[in-house]
Parts: sequence; structure tokens; C-alpha cells
Amino acid sequence: MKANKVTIHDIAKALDINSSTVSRALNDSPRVTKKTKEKILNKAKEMGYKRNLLASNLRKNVTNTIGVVVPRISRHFFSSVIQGIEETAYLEGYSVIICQSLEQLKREKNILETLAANRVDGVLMSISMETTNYNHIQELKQRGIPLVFFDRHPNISKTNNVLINDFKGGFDATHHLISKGCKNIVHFSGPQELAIYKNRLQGYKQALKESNIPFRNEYIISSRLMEHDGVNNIKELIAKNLIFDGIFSANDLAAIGAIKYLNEIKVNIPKDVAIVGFSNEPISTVINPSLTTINQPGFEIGKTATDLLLQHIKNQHTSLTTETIILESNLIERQSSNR
Amino acid sequence: MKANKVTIHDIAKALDINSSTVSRALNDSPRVTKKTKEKILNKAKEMGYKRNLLASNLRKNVTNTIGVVVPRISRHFFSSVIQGIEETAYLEGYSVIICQSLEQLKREKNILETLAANRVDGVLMSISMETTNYNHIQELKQRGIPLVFFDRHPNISKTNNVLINDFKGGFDATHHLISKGCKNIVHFSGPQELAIYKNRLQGYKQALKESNIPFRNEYIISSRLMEHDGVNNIKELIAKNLIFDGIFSANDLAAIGAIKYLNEIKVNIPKDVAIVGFSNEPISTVINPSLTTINQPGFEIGKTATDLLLQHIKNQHTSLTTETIILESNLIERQSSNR
DNA sequence: CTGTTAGCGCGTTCAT
DNA sequence: ATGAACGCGCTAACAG
Repeated sequence: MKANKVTIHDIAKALDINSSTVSRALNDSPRVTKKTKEKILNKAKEMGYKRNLLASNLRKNVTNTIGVVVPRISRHFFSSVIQGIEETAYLEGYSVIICQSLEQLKREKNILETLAANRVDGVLMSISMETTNYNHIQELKQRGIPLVFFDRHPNISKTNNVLINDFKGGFDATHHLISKGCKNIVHFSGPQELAIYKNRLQGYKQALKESNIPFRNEYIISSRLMEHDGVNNIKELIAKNLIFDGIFSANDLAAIGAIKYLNEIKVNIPKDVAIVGFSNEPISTVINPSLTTINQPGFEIGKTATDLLLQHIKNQHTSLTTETIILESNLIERQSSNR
Repeated sequence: MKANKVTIHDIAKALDINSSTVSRALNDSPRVTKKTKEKILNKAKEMGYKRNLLASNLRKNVTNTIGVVVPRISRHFFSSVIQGIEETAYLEGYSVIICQSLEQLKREKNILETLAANRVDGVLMSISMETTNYNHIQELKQRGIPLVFFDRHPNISKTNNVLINDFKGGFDATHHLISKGCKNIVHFSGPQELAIYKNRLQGYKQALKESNIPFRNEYIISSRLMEHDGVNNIKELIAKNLIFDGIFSANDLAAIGAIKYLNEIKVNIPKDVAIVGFSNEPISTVINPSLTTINQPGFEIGKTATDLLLQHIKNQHTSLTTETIILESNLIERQSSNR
């Protein structure tokens, strides 16, 4: 920051008027004549004036900015949610600050601190896999910063959430496998602290139940669902000599790890693989043309969550009630062109 | 913003001291006694004081924040660069604001405006495919905001860049195909306004030349390299009845589109496909285990670019000379386990 | 419609 | 070592 010290005072002085008028003109206030407004805008452009949002926001005590916290931006589900958030926020004149926790509680805390210190007007977040204590979240709430969770939400009361019907997703995925003739379906699950994984597991159980297939605990493998976890899971199954003819993975990464490994050792036990993942995910469509996925409507989640958040931001005086919106996922079966 | 109106004045009043002392204590100034410092910090915590970074930054005229502009965060190359940026920035006490232009010039302009208005200390960016006029960039420079480009850079003088040796990447990719026995190699290229695509094309030409393979203009197809472009490219080739036995795609998306389509119509003309893409990209490794990629060291690029930017931010008085750093890409040939 | 005054919350002079 | 006062750049309140 060296050049560009042009302030509204400078341009006021140059025009021999008051800086308030300049401020009003720059904000397109109706309380200033067209003529002077024009004069001011011209002068401003001429002098290379640029508004200092820091000062403006400080004075107004509003930043028109919302913070977004996701585990990883590179995950296609999250980046599609972000797309929805940005579109919606932009239309309402809000800027978006994107942050990633990298699944680490420590970073998540740090991010919330920074966002709060920067006085964002609200926060949208999906919590990390490590997040089992919610002090940092409670603190944010106490500071009066509106908060909406999407997909992964903390297990505390009075929160606003935009969720996916994970029970149905798990049910559909499992049901699909059963309809394909699978009898021994393995489930790769995630940390049980996260409701999304718990719910998918419940859906899995329910689907088995309805088809009179006994639930077997050794078919459930919990991990953090990274690609290498998928590899390890499948290795473990093979080492145990467990019979399985289908896999329902609670996300795509772990499924990919598993499929890669199966390809590598030239074994192809599962008749089909269902993934609770994101259908737009390029991986899913490429890895196996016959792959079935549970489509999570990322863009719509982002849009819905943002709408809800903005509603809370704009009505902070009237104490709005908290809300949980549940969107539906869809099973998408691709054309099996290769086999 | 409703609760939490605790300021340094409040805590000063509570302790019957002056707010200056509080400010100094909170900034761990040596000019305040250990004892009072402790007293103040305790009181601050007790009262739930949170620094207002807007005010602090306004006063200091420094934000300790850098802006990052990329075409799309969902592209694995960019998200890995961002990883490198965040790690490096964090160690130096800087925050990062991530923005995506979605390959649109209009958005790119808008983003730079916002970043400048928010007084970021510097900007790291990779320009969009639409960016052929650089007024917005020149303006940012004129405002004295340090700027470093990575990967995609504008064609103007006196810029700081961290680039990849794309000529060598193109050469290596093509050479690899030739060594596999390909004689008729198609090249999917991008907008020629971007040096990266021009350079990859040059590398392609050079490799042909050294192997005495004649260059044929109809083998070069330029597009914006989205997945559907890859599909269209391959359709075009087939429609023209052009003979080809290899494809060198300037990015991974277009290659994936092409491969998908070839799979779909059960044609398998190319003996191999080389992609200039990112080796960590899950797609590349999954789509075809024998796929060869040109690895771009994203994390290192992010780190290098950030180091360079911070250097410029910190030495704004001493007029540093501009610099272009070129990192090497690597050809990675995977184990051909399937064929 | 425009000017005057005051202050957002903080950090940095000066003093003492 | 601490206090008093000013100002970063902008906008809201109140005049007129």
C-alpha cells in the first residue's frame, strides 16, 4: 500500500464541497442532485479514487461478507455447494470467503476465529471429521453471528441446517445392490460422530431388513473414507476371507480406492458398487461406466443454505426460529455400456 | 452483529486504566509491565473481548491477507496450488482469500475490484481463458498492490511469474507417444492467447521435428478444453476420417471426454494417450491405469509463488525487480497393469 | 439538497 | 510504564 491515498476528503477538497456529499454521491444517495453527483463521480474517476471497504465496513458495522467453511474445496461435492453459495450470495450483493479445515479441528477453530475477527455477517459450514466438541461453534453463536450448517452438522440443539436425506440415500444404494442380486453387501462407513454416516448406515440396515437379509456386523468397516482407507478396507476383507459381492461406500473416495485395488490384483468380486457420492464428480462417471451413484444436489444445497443464512442475517432483530431443511438425494444408474 | 460490543475501552474502563495500555498489552508490547499485561489479558478473556480486525487493519493500513484468484477451485491442479499457498501464507501469519473467476473476464475484474477495496496486501492469480485484455491487471499494479502470477500469466512486461516449463512438458508428452510407436499424433490445444498452450504446442512441434515426423496442421484442435470439448474434438476427427494413433491433450478434462467417447462407441484407436494434467488428479490415475501424465507440481508452485509475493509485500519500499521462476514438470508413466 | 459534527475500534504519536 | 489526544477513511445524525 503506497500510492492511491485518494480519499473522499481529497475529492471533496478538489471540488470545494463537503466530504459527506461525496460519500452520499458515491453511495448513489437520492439526497444529492444529479448534477453534483455526476461531477463527483467524474472527479473520483479522474483522481483514481477507490473506496476503502475497511473503513466503510467499520463504520457501518456490516461487511456484506459471509464465510464458508468446508473440509476440502477439492472435493467435488463441496465445490459444487460453493458454486451454489457464490451464485446466490452474489445476487444479493454479498461476498464470500472460502476456507478449508482440511478435516482438522484445530484449523476449523482457527478459521472461525479469523472470520469472526473480520466481522463476517454470517457463516456457512460443514464440520470436519475431527469435530466432536463444539465449543468454538457455541462461541460463534454467542457472538451473535448467524450460522447455517450444510451436510455435516454438529450434534447440538438450535442450529440451522440444510441436510440431505442420508437415510434414504443409504437405503436406495443398498436396495439397488440387492435388486442386482447382491446378497453379501459390505458397507464402508465414516466416523459415527457424524450423523450423515450414521444415517446412511441406518438406511443400509433398513434395506437389508426389508429384503430379509441378515445384518452382519463384520460387513461394516468404519474409516475416514480417504482413498487409501478404501484400499485398506478391501485388503482387510480379503485377508479375513470374507465373502462379499457388493460394496456400498459412504463416499466416492473410498470406493475408488477399493476399485483401484481390485483392478490391480485383477480380482473383480463385486457385481456392482454403489457410491454415496456426487454424481457430477468426474471420477464416478469415468471409473466405471456402470457405476451407480447417489446424487447429492450440491448446487441446490448451497443455494438453499445461503438463502436461509441471508434470511437470518437480515432479520437479526426479530428472533427467527431455527430450521432444518432436508433435500433429497437421487440414485443415478448409468448405462452399463461395457459389461 | 448485536452482542459482543466489548472494546478495548470497555476493558480499560473496567480496570480503570487507559485504552492505550490495553491496546499495547493485547499486542504484547514490551512497553507494558508483565503484571498489568496479565491482568488485562485475563480481564479481556473474562469479558469475552474479541479484536475488531477491521478497525485494526484500517489503522495499520495492512491486512495481513492475500487474495488468490483461480479459474476454478474444483480443478485439482488449482486446489493443490492453493494448498501450497495456504501452508506458506499461514506460516508467515497471513490469511488467504480464495476467489474463482470461472474462466470469465467479467468475474475476474469484479474479484480484483473487491480484493483491492478490501485492501489485501497482495494478490496471487492465474488468469482466465477469456482474459485477453489486461486493463484490470494494470490498474491493480498501479494501485501498488504486489502481484504474482502462477501458471497462466498475462502477456505484459514487468510481472512476477511462477511458471511451469510447458515447452518441455509438451515435448515430453509427444516424445513419449512417439517412443510408444505413434506416428499420427493429435494435439488438443487451448486458447493461443495463453502462453501455456502455445508453449505446449511448441514442445509438440519440436518433438515431432526431432523424430522427423512431419507436422500436420489438421492434427491441432484448439478449444477451451472442457470435457465436452474433448468429446467434440474426437467426433470431429472421426467425422473427417482422419487417421490418428495417439492423442496429446493439453489438459486432462478434454482427454477424459475423448476417452469416454471412445469407450462409448467401443473404438480404441489410440495406442496411448498422454495428458498434460496433474498427476495427483484422481481422474487421471483411475480412468486408465496405463495413462501417462505430465505432472505439474502444484503444491510447490503455490509455495514458490507465495514466497515471492510475500517478499514483494515486505519490501515495498525497496523497489524489487520483477522475476519469473520456472519449475519443471515431470512425465509420469504408470504401470500398465491392464494391458 | 448540502454542511457540520461526531464517532465506528483501534494503534500511535506525544506527553508525563 | 502509563495516560491523553489524534486520526485511519468513512458514514450517520442532526442541522439548516
